[in-house]
Amino acid sequence: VRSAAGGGDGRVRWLNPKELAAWIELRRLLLVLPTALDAQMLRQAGMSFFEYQIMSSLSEKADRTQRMSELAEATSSSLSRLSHAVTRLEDKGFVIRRRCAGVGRSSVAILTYKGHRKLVAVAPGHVESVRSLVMSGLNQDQIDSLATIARRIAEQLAGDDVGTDGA
Amino acid sequence: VRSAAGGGDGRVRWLNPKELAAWIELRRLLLVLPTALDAQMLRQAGMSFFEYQIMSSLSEKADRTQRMSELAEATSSSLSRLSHAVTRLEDKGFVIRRRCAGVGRSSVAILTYKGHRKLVAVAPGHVESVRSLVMSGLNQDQIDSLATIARRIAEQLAGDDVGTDGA
DNA sequence: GAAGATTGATTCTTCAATCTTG
DNA sequence: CAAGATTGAAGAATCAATCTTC
Repeated sequence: VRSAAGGGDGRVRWLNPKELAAWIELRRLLLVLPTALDAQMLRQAGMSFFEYQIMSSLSEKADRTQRMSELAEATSSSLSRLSHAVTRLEDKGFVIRRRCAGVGRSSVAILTYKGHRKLVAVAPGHVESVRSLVMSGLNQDQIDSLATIARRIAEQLAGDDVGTDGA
Repeated sequence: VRSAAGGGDGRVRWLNPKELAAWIELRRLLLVLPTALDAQMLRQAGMSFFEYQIMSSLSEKADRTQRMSELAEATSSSLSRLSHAVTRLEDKGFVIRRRCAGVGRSSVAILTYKGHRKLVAVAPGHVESVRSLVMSGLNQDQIDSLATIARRIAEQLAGDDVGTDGA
């Protein structure tokens, strides 16, 4: 729907051709890329892309330990989604959970040795996937632009965030 | 994991700093943007972003009718996902389904009047969302770049597609 | 028997409710 | 009672199996 045939309000600012083109391409990317990434990870590693990100984030900490709330932030997920996912990772033996006595009401997730070995085994294939699925079609300038543009949009989102509708 | 501590294979080509930056930002965007888009649509229209796309695609056809397989292509989804979604839209009265007698083994989805009215009512708010969530932080050059880059990646994906692992 | 499509089972996500601790 | 986190139920996506038509 590009023209409001039934409404008659002329106040809508529709997207101009360039914006529309960008939106169409971005929309397709948002549908297709996560699917492809997930499929690759599932085939190569038997885990979801999201689970990989959790383990990857943990592995970058010196003690392979991170608070749940920080981990949620790092993986851009809700605490609830994260908690369910960590439960699954515990079942697989890749992560353990501990209540954090000091601070009181928080928990931490810890990457196990088994989890770390798994990650080390999987990482090279993952990097190859990113390279072939994302980077291989882009030149250096486009890679830089991608970083800038994605960051700008994400910042915008963080700014807008809640209550956009007033409801 | 950036260095293969346990593996010892020096053959992995890790991402260089620019590539890594782009990948980190893109990854975040893939997690956050669909969530935000879905949330907006749910709040403003009581439907998912995916359902909106289905109805939007139908509305662009002269007779508001499209074959299921074409619709799957247009929305970048599997036929299975689409079929489930169309069932939900039928329950809401926004779409009906008919077996396509002529061609034989295909079906079509048709946007109802009710569905069209719904779309007309929702579209302006959706455009505003796209504008505020995506476009508002970008200048004209960046919008053009976004279209190009997203298209390149999507093309790459379509090319790679299956059997990347050989398994 | 192959393409187009649907269905059911399983898995994951989301939402709301709950629990725990300072 | 508020922040951090978990849980269970409901909704949606995926996968494999099935159905239909040529």
